[in-house]
Amino acid sequence: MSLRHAILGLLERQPSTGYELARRFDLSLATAWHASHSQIYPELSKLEAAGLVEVVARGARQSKTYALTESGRDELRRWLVEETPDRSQRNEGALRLFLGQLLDPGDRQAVFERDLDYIEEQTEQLRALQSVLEPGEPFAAQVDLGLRINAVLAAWLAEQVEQPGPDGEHDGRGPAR
Amino acid sequence: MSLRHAILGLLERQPSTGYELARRFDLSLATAWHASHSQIYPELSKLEAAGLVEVVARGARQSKTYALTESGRDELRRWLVEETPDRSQRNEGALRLFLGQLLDPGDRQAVFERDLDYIEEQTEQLRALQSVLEPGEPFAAQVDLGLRINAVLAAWLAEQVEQPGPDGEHDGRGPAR
DNA sequence: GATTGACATGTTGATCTCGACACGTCAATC
DNA sequence: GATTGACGTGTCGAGATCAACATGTCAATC
Repeated sequence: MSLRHAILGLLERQPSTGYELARRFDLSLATAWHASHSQIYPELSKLEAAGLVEVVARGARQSKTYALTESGRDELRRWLVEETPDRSQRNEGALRLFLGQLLDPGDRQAVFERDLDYIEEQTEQLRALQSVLEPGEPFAAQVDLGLRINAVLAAWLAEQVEQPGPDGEHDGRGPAR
Repeated sequence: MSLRHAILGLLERQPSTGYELARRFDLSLATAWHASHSQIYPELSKLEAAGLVEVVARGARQSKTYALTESGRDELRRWLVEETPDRSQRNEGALRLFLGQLLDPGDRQAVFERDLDYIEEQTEQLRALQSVLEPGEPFAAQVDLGLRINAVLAAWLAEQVEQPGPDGEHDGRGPAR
């Protein structure tokens, strides 16, 4: 149940409303986890019932700002340190990088160029983020990691586009058009 | 619905039984997608009903070997080339790399060392796989990409372990023990 | 001849996740 | 004064996913 701990992690950095959490999932945490508000609000209720978070402020528009309780901080640390990570993955982008090799060179080139555009866009956003972070800032290292991985991906994709490589296992029966 | 296309992609490379698909998900496709047999069997039935796969052989123990139909190949290509990729992520490992920064230096070091061990293990498996693949083989490039990303991760983790860095936003209230 | 372990297929109930529906507020612009 | 758009919270139904349950086969070893 990583959603729970993703929320705890976001609240540990900064108390927030459910609405703000939904935005933060797609900003700072976009490359690690995603959740929509229809999942966030019920989970906040459960977390409050479990005593891991509490409402620390009520603002305009019935807004409730949540923050971690002591026991929420304990649980977050326990999960990070003691629980064995679930390494199983479900990543559509990675799946497409794998299966792209099944396409004929023309299709593959088009698909990988689209991916390359996406990576370059992401890289610019990360660079913009990096420029407003001080080097010592808590999450500067994570931004740096994102940039390094994007650089590897961009280089690999560029190679794939330039050297179309083998035609896979085709012999004319494959998904080649 | 990526599970469907992951199965189509695996079958495009090699006709298989449901049981074999379950193993292949955790071998060649482990870093991209995971599915257990309780999800694979019903999906194969749906794919057969939709005419995207067909039973091409029946063996011992009621085994059924599935292969792509012409329309299955069309669908796989259509998905790869025409459908907009879903870039949203849910990756517990990445989440932990982010949230690790909230821990105190001692905990963080322990957690990142555990991750480093895991990456090194994965790297060895990839290297073993690489050594049995010919350079021109269809998926040699993907193995190479995996190795490059692992190298970046390993370097980053080693830096984090050596230079504990900032203590996050702690001031003694965080999940630090 | 019995046991063990890999092979093989299926179902069921619980939980996770998403898109769509639904309601309401506040500030700024027209 | 009306409209618009961001803010804000919630529910519901459908589909995705997993762990557990359930059943049976075949080959090799003891």
